[in-house]
Amino acid sequence: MSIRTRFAPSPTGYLHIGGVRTALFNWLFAKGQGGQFILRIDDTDAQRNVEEALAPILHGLKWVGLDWDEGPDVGGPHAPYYQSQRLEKYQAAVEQLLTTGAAYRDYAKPEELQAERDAAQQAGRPYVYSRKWRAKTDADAKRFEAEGRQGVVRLLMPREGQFVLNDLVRGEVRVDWASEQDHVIQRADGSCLYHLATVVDDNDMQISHVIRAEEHLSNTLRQVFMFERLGYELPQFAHLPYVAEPGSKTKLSKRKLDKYLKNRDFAQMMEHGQSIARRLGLTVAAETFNPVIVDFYEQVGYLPDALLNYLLLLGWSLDDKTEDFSRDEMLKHFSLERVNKAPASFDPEKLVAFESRAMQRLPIKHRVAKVVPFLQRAKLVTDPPPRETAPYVTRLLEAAGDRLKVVGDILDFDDFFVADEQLQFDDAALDKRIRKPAGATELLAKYRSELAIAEQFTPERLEQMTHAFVESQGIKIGDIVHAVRVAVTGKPIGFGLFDTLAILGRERCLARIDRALEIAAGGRTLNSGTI
RNA sequence: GGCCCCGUCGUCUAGCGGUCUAGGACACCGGCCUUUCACGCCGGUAACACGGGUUCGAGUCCCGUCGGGGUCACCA
Repeated sequence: MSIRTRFAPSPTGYLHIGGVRTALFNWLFAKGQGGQFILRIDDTDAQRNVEEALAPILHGLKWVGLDWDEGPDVGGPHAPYYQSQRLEKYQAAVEQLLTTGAAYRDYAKPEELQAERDAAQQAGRPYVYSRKWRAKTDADAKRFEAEGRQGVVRLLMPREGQFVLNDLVRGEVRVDWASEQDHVIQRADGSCLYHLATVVDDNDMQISHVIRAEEHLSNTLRQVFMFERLGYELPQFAHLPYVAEPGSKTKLSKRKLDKYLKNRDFAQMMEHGQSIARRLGLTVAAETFNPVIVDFYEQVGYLPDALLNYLLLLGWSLDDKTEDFSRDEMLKHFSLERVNKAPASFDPEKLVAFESRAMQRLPIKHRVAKVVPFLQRAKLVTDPPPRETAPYVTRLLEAAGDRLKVVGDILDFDDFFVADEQLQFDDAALDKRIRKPAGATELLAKYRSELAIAEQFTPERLEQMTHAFVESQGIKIGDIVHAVRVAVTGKPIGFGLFDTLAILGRERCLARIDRALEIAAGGRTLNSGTI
């Protein structure tokens, strides 16, 4: 029998980072064994704008590269893959359950049910439905209907004995059947509920392994009941632990952003992302721009492979040392046996570490290809880019080295793209390195004239030239280097100065030094930021 | 609260009775390197929740306690 897994999101409008991990584990398990990965849309609760709410989910899965063999867009032998379009199948199952006595029509009113629940709670005993409004015969049903009652269909759950589940990650789990209520599977208006639909579809689509989050563990009971009473073959189950909040074991939730922002690392990640997003002209509303949602990582320029690599290790490990996995390696090594049982909390710092390593491994050509669109969106480069952009960016990235952790970090080097007269100077740096130190402006001016006549504008020659200059002036290298950096980039930090000068080229360096000197002499200006 | 699940450094984890005075990674703290920042290199702090068993021997098995989480819908 072939391995078939599925990821079955409901159209909520966003793809949760924990959902990505669930999808990843399903994908890995199936594809690693030559099986199929199916995407099914669990939209039984049919809101009107399914397409709109689904788009970000499909987009997110595509972005991380978790492709599905069957599902929306690609179709497949078990189409349709939307539960909202499979209603007849559910109806047939409901009827079967009804005729075999595994389910019954129930005419209780919500308030009557609530009263039973309250009474049970008052008495301090577990709530068990009295089945008082259960229609055992058609005559019962007629009578209830005559009273103006609405009938739903409930499962007639066993009330004795034990259910034993052999979960692929949790092992043996035992629960009393009696602990499960007679769950509603069809509403009075004929619409069907999730659990029924899931069972019917998992069977229909021949899902061999149901791999999902732990929150579904307790649901398994009623689902297995339906599998059995419908005469379906039971799939294997594997319940994954949660992706938890940073520094806690609670399930990560999109809605608790404010709380997470109190975590230093999380706040840092958010701030970093926002600063990139703003420069790209993106809106940063919590509803859409949120590290719990996968879109965040795409927008900020994280590498999908590194994200997946990080997520893979959140609850799974191969051994005591291997951390970096390519797609092929993941597929080769992944197994459910090595999935952990305890929830794993999301650690932004560690994610960034994976990103950083992955970025360094990425061939320079690919890095350039990823960076250029960001520059275009930030309006630092035209679209299409001029021919010199690629080689220019290549030199820049080589010089920047591992300072580029995510693609969006390229915007920290905006000074390499703005026109000389637009360059913004960090006022504090200008003060510290040029305006205040005695003789600094004179030194800078002298250095400028050396640059003007430098024979070759390469990093090596510039370095030689600078050392000679330092010697002839009787100064230390720090006395000139910082001033020059501030003058040509506007910033107090950056990568190697000689690379910086060479990349910028002589003309721009001279123009920028002139301008810095002018501004330093003329006091603070509008361009210099703080006034 | 009932039921279920879980419990090794701050975090992710290795560990499937002796090789564990508990290993790796990220973070953190020192030092080196250095034109800033980052990297790199060297070193360091830091964990078996607790209590009982079982055993010659327990992080590893059993029980209990405590702690954390999940779930108890005509949501998915």
